[in-house]
Amino acid sequence: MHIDVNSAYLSWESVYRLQHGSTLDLREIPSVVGGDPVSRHGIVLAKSIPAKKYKIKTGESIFSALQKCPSLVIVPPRYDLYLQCSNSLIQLLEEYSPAIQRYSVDECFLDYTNMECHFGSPLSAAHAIKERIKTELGFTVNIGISSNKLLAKMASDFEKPDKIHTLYPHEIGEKMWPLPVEDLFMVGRATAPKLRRLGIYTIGELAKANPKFLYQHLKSHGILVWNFANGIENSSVTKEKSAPVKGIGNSTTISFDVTDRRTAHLILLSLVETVAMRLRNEECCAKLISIYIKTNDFRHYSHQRKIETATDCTNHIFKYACKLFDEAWKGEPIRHLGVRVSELCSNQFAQLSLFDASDTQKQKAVDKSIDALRLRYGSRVVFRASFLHSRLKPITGGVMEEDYPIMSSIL
DNA sequence: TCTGGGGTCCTAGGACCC
DNA sequence: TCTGGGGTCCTAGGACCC
Repeated sequence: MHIDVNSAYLSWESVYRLQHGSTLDLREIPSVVGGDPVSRHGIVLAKSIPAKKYKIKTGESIFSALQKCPSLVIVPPRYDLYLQCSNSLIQLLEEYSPAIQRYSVDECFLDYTNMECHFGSPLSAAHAIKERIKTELGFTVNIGISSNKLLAKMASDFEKPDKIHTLYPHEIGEKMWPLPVEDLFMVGRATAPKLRRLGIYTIGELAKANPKFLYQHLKSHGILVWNFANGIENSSVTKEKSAPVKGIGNSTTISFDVTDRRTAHLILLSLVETVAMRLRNEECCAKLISIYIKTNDFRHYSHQRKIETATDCTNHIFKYACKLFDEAWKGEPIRHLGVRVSELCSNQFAQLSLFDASDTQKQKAVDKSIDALRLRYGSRVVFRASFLHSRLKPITGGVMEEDYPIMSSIL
């Protein structure tokens, strides 16, 4: 089964408001969850079904959404709330199977294999699950049922909201093949036009195409989407622990254009604070550091380097990030900056360098103390003096629990 | 006051090795 | 008298997902 929360961010915000005395259900009016255009975060993250009727699309600017519907209600995102709602959902689903895979904050897979003896047929179990989520948690989901994850996911994307669909292999021809090719998982805005240029408009036409022909034009991705169009996919429902994290990144659009190195470095520091904290929380060190620059005309480039000794120290990662930035930046006004670490390894053992007059032990001790303080008293309890009077946030990213009251009762 | 942020995977091309 | 072929590793960039 693939379980997909309908308009997740918007539903969750709406449920929260109803539980806290609001009489207005955001799901019943044209509304969106969106960022603040003043700080240049103005895009639609989720929309209500009435908003969808105005042809408002996820990812479009708030500016253009307001042109389509001037009375649109816009609410800010609250990621800590979404995480709590997501956790409540997982907790409920775990009553029905030990094998749950969280695909994202609002989607997961549930392996129902060998569970019929406990909860009946997949269809009746799905109905029970869907109704319990609605009555106990207050939001609706779509559930897709099939014999593999790809087909279950395709099925949950059929008619919404609050619906259950099956897409077993014998139903592919009837339910999936008539759909436009861009509805297929992994056919995005670059692949769809390529396929159409090849005369392939529906998933069925893709399924019947010659895979060698697809390989010639789309390389391995052509084979992947041909398999998907034929319902061929055999990955297992894996618990989160068996899928270790490959990299950790943090990036931000700055509310003004950055034109000087010093400010850019400060923003990199505020990003690295979060990246390094999360890296240590995963008990990992990183061997590859990269930075990403988006200029005010929306062009972007990146620069990365593999480092000699894997590290998890805030100051070390910051130092590399600044060096990479200085090497890469061509001087254009900067809209957005990002830092990412990857090629992770365990932090339990470290290769020491003969030549590095290393302060690593001291850095680790400082990081450990600061992490403990922030965990206990909140992330803004200690911050760098270089941010004083800078009007920049000393820490960027992460879910700041203390900004919001803990969600009550039902969830 | 137009256009976010978190990921994973793949490919091309160059450096370098034998 | 003229430049092969096999491999690995690294970096940049782009595709896809939510």
